[in-house]
Amino acid sequence: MGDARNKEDLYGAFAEVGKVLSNGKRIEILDVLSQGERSVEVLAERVGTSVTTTSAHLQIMRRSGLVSTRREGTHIYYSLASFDVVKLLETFRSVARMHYERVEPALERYLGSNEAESIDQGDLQRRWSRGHIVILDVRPHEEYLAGHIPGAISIPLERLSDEVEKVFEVEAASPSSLPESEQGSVTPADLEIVVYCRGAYCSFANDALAILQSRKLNTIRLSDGFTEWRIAGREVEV
Amino acid sequence: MGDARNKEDLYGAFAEVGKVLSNGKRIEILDVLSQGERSVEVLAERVGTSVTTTSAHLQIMRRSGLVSTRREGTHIYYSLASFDVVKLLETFRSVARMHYERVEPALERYLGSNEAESIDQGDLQRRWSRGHIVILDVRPHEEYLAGHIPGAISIPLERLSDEVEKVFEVEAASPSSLPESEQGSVTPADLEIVVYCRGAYCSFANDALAILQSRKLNTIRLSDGFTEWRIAGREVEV
DNA sequence: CTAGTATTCTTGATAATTATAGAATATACT
DNA sequence: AGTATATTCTATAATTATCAAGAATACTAG
Repeated sequence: MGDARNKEDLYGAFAEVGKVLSNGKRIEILDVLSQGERSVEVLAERVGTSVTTTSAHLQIMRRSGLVSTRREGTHIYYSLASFDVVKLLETFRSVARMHYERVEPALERYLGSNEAESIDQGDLQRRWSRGHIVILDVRPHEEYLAGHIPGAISIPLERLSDEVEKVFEVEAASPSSLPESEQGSVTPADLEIVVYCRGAYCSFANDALAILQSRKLNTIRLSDGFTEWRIAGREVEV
Repeated sequence: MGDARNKEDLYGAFAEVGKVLSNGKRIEILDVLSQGERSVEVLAERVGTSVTTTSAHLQIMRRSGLVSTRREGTHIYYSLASFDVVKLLETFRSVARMHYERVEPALERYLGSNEAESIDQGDLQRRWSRGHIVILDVRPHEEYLAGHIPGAISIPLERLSDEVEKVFEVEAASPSSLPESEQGSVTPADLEIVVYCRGAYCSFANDALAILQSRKLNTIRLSDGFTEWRIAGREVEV
């Protein structure tokens, strides 16, 4: 009891879990998995490593217990062991962001620095109830289907350029909570589009922002994303 | 914006913070630092690595921003950048413990498995107000001085064998909240001793438990320790 | 300025990690 | 059973981490 060998084992066990967070590709994989289960092949494609390398990373992650697997026929689907892992990742990144000075600049280079043009979750809900906004989910469609912010419509980023007009169709189809007299008079410039993606560290929303603003649309991004929305315990629509 | 190079930088930056948690010795160092600032020499001694190796670990930790330094004359004192790091460590370990099956057995081998003989923070406060217990802090004396659970007395583990009788002196000196009539009649067997140390993963309390129980004293450990006490936001006495 | 002490930097040996290609395995389907 | 497909295992090379001894640096005190 309490001797050096056992101490090493214990701390070694913790370190093995920490190892999951010590490689960028693995953190990227965690990010994708926080949106739902995925196969090795899909993960490899999303993360940009070979299938073998991705598999090796996944073995490390599975051994740590943070990731679990489910076999369905010839496919093996990887998923996060529990929602606690999403929360841990969120805590981890917020601490990293606060303390490691290299994070913020890297984030600005990756997302572009339009911090001014974002609103938080509470603002979004308030504005949504007042009407005249469209909530736009630019994640891949299957992630939208797995759950999204109530009222949001789905236009995946890669289809956004071709399908912008869908935004106005939706506004016409589902009247807001405003009195009748004020409806129907909304011009594209009046309508505010709130864009969101997976989370605060996902570039989809900012890429979408660039596209929409180049078309002179009144667009803003949610300051974080769907992951943080779930962590906050807010309502999710499926 | 949003390209592969920047993405790599961002996730790489996160990974560099994760690296701190990917080595057992570094986690051990974080544990010691969560009790207060320490010099390289002291840390090396506590953790059981050479000063040079310890210094190298500390450089990694400092670069990540989780650990900061303060120079006082010839000494450099290392400390955690903020209390958030303690909370992160706590979250991290609780997730690791839940999901990685190797943690629990390692913990039992290190601490000994007397799970039955522990009480939680709420129980401790309730029993303390009812009297007839002594709260015993077995951490090194300087950690006790930096802050401890209200009412606790300090007997560092390495002095415990020689100074057990101090426990009874204290009970005599500071009468509990019981009515006068019931005081003075406490025998060593009646008196319950609640032991605590740094945290749930610290072996001091269990080592102390073994010593006290071998003397047939009525002893129990706090299920976690001082770190968790602080995280819970409970009152601290200095 | 100099001696003394604490800490970090250099160096080098060893071990671990990352990544990939190609072989092997496991399952589904016909 | 045999083929197709998804995934893991094996082997290999390049990179990076770990650790410790000794040199170099930074600061204090006389």
